Amino acid sequence: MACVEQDKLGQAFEDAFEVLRQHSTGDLQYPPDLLDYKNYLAFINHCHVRGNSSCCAVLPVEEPVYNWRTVINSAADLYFEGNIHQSLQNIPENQLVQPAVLQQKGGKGRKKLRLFEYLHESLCNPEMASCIQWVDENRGIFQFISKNKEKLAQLWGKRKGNRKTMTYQKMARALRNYERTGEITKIRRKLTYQFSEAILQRLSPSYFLEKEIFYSQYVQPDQGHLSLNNWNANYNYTYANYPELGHPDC
DNA sequence: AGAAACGGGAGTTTTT
DNA sequence: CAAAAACTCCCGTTTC
Repeated sequence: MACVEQDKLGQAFEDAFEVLRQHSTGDLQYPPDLLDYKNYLAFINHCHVRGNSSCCAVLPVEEPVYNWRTVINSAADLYFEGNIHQSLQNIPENQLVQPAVLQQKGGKGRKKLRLFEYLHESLCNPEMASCIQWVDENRGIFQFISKNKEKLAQLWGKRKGNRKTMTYQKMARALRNYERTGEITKIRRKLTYQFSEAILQRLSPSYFLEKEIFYSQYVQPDQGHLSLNNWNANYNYTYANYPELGHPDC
């Protein structure tokens, strides 16, 4: 079992690294900055265990957009989604809520980043405060900063790997399309929009914990895929593969 | 006047 | 492989 868990996390990490490598402009060495990795893993662990919904405020050191925090985050996503998938196989069809993120065909990589996900990520990144800020975080209301909205748009376009430069105009067009689905709505105020309740919930840091509680009632006790022990397993896996981190057991 | 907002519509890429 | 989804790009028009 432990090997399977390790394989999955390892695969998730590989996939996340690939994404980073594709978008990184500078030299990217593998393995990553181990200190960063260690810090962030501890952070995720902390967040997960506590269900801390204000983790945006306690992010560690600030870094560029394409960094190891992103990789670890993605890896954690992939790993967790994989587990949920597996667990769901034993659940009757009609009791399922389709997971928001699914494996791609071939089982590699993840579903492409959506605009609202990117926006939310930026809102959680203190470095982006010059481009986008919360107006009312609890209600999911945010606004772009006029002076730097183009910069945010450019970063979005880059992240997506678009050929031409993304502009606020074009990004706002996509935002207006969200009106139809209700994922994001426009607020009267200048450059101000609001995430829907559903999206907000889906993007919250405690989402995975909530999902775990929700799904764990369907999981047999001896399966334990979603138990908090997995996060300890993650942690152990890290040290097993990066012994230089100095895990006490290695 | 100028910035921001709007929405039609064709084109592209990714997912189903 | 076809269809749908989720943008992307362009543009004329309207509102603030």
